[in-house]
Amino acid sequence: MRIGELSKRSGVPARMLRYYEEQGLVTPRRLDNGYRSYDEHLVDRVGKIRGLIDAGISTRIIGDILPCLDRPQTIVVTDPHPELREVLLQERDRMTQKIDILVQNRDSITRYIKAMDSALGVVAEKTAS
Amino acid sequence: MRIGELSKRSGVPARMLRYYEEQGLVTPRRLDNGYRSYDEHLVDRVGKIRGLIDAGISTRIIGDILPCLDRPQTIVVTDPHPELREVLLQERDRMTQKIDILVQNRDSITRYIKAMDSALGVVAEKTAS
DNA sequence: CTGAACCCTTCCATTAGTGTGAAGGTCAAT
DNA sequence: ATTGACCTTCACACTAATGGAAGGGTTCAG
Repeated sequence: MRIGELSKRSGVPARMLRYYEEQGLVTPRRLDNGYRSYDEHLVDRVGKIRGLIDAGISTRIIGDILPCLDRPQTIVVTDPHPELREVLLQERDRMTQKIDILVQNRDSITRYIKAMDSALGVVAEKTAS
Repeated sequence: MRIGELSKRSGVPARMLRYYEEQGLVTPRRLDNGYRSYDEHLVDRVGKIRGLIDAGISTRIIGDILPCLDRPQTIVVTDPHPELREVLLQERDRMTQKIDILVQNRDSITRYIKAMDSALGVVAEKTAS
């Protein structure tokens, strides 16, 4: 498919798709006229990229971990240099840390909302009486 | 305490502490000489801010949710306008979404690492034989 | 008193991720 | 053959987060 369709289907502006290409995250083939041609599985890929960027992962990091994200992963394991493993462990830990912080703060927000609600509940009871 | 000590204790550059102030996330008192004076509980606060920024939450959003994050929250609930509740719900959902994406991708990384390890394990067995 | 180590404010620079627009090529349909 | 929708590259600009320097006070220790 061409860039417009991918843009529509993934919800990502064409501008950004070109940017991701520039950053080495997607490398579409080119048609004879120079148009980019994406194949099907890149829809998912782009979705993943967007999610990760929204979650505060930089394109550089995403580039590092992308090989792990394409199913099935069992094919790509033929890379026995130990650098990669370290990078992945480190990035996994960073993600875990972000997750913990987000969970913790989200729960604080949830508690706060509940507190608001019960406070308003009291008010409602009083005004109803 | 003054900015240098807070910087050391929180691990956040003084430059950034001034920036957070500019964004309305912390408002230290001022000494007679104009120096910023932070009190104890801001150490935690700054830590939280850093965590959230690292997790991809913008200072604008952080400003919105900060009131929920200071323990104990029960004091601050005296704000019965319904706008805030919507904002909080929305932000909580965004955080949940980020969490889901991070968890999912972290698990992919973990699986990939395991696959690498078992592949290398096979190699090790072969070379050992 | 002087120097070191703080602190202040005010700029300017950089990077990443975006938005937007110009100037032009391709292509299908009228 | 022209129109309109799509594509190309290039470029300029914006925001958020951050780094850093310049120029100038304050405090304290020697």
